[in-house]
Amino acid sequence: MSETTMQAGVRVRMAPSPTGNLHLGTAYTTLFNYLYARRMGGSFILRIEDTDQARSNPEFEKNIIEGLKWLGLNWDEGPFHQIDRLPSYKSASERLIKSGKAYYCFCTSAELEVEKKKQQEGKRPIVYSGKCRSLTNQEVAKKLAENVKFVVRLRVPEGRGVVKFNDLLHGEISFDSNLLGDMVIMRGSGVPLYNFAVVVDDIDMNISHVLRGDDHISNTPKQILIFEALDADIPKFAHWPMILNPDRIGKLSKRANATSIEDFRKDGFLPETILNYFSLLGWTMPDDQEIISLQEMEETFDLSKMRLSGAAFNMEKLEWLNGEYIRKFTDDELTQRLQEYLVDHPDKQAIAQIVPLIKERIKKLSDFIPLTDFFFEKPEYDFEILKKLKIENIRDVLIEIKNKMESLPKPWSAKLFEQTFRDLAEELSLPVVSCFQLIRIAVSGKLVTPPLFESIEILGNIKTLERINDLILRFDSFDK
RNA sequence: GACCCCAUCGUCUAGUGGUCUAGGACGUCGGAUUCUCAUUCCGAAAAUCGCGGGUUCGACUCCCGCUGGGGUCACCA
Repeated sequence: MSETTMQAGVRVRMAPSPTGNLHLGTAYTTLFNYLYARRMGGSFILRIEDTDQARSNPEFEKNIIEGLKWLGLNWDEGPFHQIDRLPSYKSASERLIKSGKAYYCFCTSAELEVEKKKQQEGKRPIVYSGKCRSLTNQEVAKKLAENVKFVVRLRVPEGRGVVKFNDLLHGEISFDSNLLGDMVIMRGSGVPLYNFAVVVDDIDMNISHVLRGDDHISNTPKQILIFEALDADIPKFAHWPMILNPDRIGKLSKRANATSIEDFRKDGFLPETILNYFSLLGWTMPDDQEIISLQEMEETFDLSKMRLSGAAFNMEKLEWLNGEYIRKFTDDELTQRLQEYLVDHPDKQAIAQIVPLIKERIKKLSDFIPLTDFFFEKPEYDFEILKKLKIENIRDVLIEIKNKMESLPKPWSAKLFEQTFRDLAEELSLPVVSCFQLIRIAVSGKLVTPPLFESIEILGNIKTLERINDLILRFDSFDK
């Protein structure tokens, strides 16, 4: 191990476990590892921590990888899989056993349970007693020969005292190694435990900086002890706060909230929004700039400026930000995004001409549907809505409107339309708004739509007249 | 319970000893523009800087204690 030559610059890694879809928190951590690598001209490595065979699932891995790609967080090396690296963990653990830095433990889970309970009742820290520490070689050999179930534990050196490390964000953090206990590093099956696999990987992959959420602060001293046992250089550490639930109670969790990147994608959020929002939670641009592209982040990211207090996830701000991005798009860009997003849309070509009308009216791509469905299907009429108009003789007005429409030169233009019906409203001594709202309802079934006359221009004369007629007919049957 | 981390408007934050009667953003509430809704623009309310002690001529800024919140204590990762 002493041949750990000079490190080839900054090497960081992201190590998700495929036990669930790509989580917001995982993506958050990925962004900052990615940015640090880019900023420092280093490498960003993706490693899949799949040693928990019971919970790992290739579907989740696929989801994680696709999610990261969707966000545009590309890695330089990997994905590596821990399950492919079993021989490395095995040889590392054997080396530790041989040198006495780790030992076989034959305690049963029942025994450990009793031990733990006693400690809890005595209000003492829960630490392994070290019962199997002093087993002689013969005793060990005998038990192994008898096939007694075992695990391998790290021997925390006597008198190791305080484990200190200098966190890049928090400064010095220290833990009493006596409170750590001899942790299990390998199962009898030869599959390593998390802290051990991480350290062996980080050594083999020459990781220079371990950058992660502060839920890992308490893992850090354990990992340092393993680095030390393996005589390896210890990487630098930095821990930032996790994203909190909107009510600030607890780390962001499922239950009430969407937490997977896929949820947000399906809900119509843009990848640039999510990345931008992450950056807002993580650190602040010098001049309070809030709209930040990934490119700009890569140019300005400063790890040392990351914040130490946890921030609550705020959906309203995320939606506002998404709206900002949507409005910044050119019509062509937004059209393309919508066409990609609306996989099953019945008429993707028509989206292009509708886009200018709705760009300022949607916050999420999914908002497109309820705002524009009337272009593609006949509306349902609700007479309660019509009552709100306070027009006495709706049917007569509708017929006037119909006649006017039929007399208009084709193709219809929004401008002419507007003037025509302003005039008609005056003629009938109706408030202009009421007249427009009646047409709006006839055409869409709703009180809220994109600009009316531009919409009608797109809808076309045939469909528009059809709908006016439909509503008149509905009135006839309603009257009876 | 033990250990560790954190603490400025409802939320996200600026603020690194005097420029703070605390600035910005989201949200909220008014107003203007307007065919509805949005957008855009203008304006308002909103933090005695968690509390209590120090240090200092002077503290949101430094130190200590308390309180509160969070995290971790697995043969999960």
